[in-house]
Amino acid sequence: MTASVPAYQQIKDHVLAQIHRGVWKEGDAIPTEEALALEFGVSRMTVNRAMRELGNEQIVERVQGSGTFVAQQKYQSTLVDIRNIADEIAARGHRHRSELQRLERCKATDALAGRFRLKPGAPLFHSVVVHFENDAPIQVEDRYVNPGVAPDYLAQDFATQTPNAYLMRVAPLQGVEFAIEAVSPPPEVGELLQMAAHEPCLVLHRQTHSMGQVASVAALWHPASRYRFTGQF
Amino acid sequence: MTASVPAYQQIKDHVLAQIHRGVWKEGDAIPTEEALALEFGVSRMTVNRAMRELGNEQIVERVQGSGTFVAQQKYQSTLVDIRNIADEIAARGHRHRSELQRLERCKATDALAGRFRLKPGAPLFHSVVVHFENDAPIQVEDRYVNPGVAPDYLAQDFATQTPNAYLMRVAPLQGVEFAIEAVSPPPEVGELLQMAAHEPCLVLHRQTHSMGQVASVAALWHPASRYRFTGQF
DNA sequence: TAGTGGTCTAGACCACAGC
DNA sequence: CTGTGGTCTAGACCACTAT
Repeated sequence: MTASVPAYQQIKDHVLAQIHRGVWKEGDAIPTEEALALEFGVSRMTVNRAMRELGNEQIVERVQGSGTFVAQQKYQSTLVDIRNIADEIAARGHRHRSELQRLERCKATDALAGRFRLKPGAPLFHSVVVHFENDAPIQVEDRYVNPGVAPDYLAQDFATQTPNAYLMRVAPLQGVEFAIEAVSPPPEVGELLQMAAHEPCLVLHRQTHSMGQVASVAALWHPASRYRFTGQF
Repeated sequence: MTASVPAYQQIKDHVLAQIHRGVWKEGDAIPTEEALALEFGVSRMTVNRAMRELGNEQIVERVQGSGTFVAQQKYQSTLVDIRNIADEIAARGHRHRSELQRLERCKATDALAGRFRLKPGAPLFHSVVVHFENDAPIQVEDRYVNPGVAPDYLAQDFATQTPNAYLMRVAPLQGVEFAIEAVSPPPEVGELLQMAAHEPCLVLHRQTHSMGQVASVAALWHPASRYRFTGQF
């Protein structure tokens, strides 16, 4: 008895594992429903449910009369829930790594003070982290944090935990405002993202509120050729 | 013609129609699988698939041992607000005007057929509208519509009503999927938007669902220098 | 205990792809 | 033509809820 995990879920897990492990690659044909039914000792209907759900989840592509194939992996993100980019990359079965570029104390410029509703010159924390997906830079996270909301921000180890994950943990999220635009990156961002000349960035500006204050103001820079935002309602 | 529409889909449509019509309201119990199987003259497994999918789509909530209930309606006042550009421009105190570039019947390409879950070559409606904010072009709306959902689409006057406003009126919205990316526009789009050479476009791809079908597939092109998406939660 | 959904079977027929 | 997925049946047993 494999206990309490439905057979169709075990089959889904098995297929996902094979894909993530690289045994089955994009475009590869997956064993037929008949074959999987034999292998797992279940009926074809059970395999059908597993594969149909994987098809709906865009993990595989099914073609009647032909077969089932591993779908194209997409670079995409969700705006709806403020997902951690590490989780997002992990969900695609890829490897996430981040590099801390800067972590420092600074003083609010006039523009930043306005965003945080603090006085110009008020102390802020500032971090710059580059996130990699399979060793390709996919996001530059330029973030300012309100010390009143996260006083221990500078003491965190952002190699093992993303700034976002830390903030979500210590500051209950009450509201988010965002703006998305396409612009040319400043030279230093273009370098960090290893972008071609003239390639635009897809930028998400995000401001989070917690405990009645502005908790953080972030700019998330992505190379337009390798990233897009997605979501659903 | 009941042929060619799967039984489970007919059952989903029936349930969606009852909810949209207000016969079954939020929190109401829906007939049991057994009852629906009898009513539609199908096996319980077929009803089970229909209701399970509606559960996954958050249309209904299923409780083992208890029953199936109409789910709470979702708040969707976020990125869906991007939907009506006329309202958006009016809210900024500016003047909105639109020009109809194309309005025609066409056949689904393989790619479009996949998005609509129709067969290649199936008839579709196609419209291209340019939206102006104070006489500056701000959006090219390239839209394909499922004739099964909006059969009178070609007869509308899109000078007085945006395609989106019409669709929201005739087809109850059940779901939206979107993706935002930054790309170079095709030459004809760049011209319509009077864009400078090499300027990227901010593109919103949006797919709306209604009555269990894909109602429309749209690409909304905006000049990156004059547009951005904003929202809040 | 009776009723509900959750899962599963061992067949079946069909539509479609590719040879 | 064969092999594939798409759908469907008429049962079955189980887990859970409500009474």
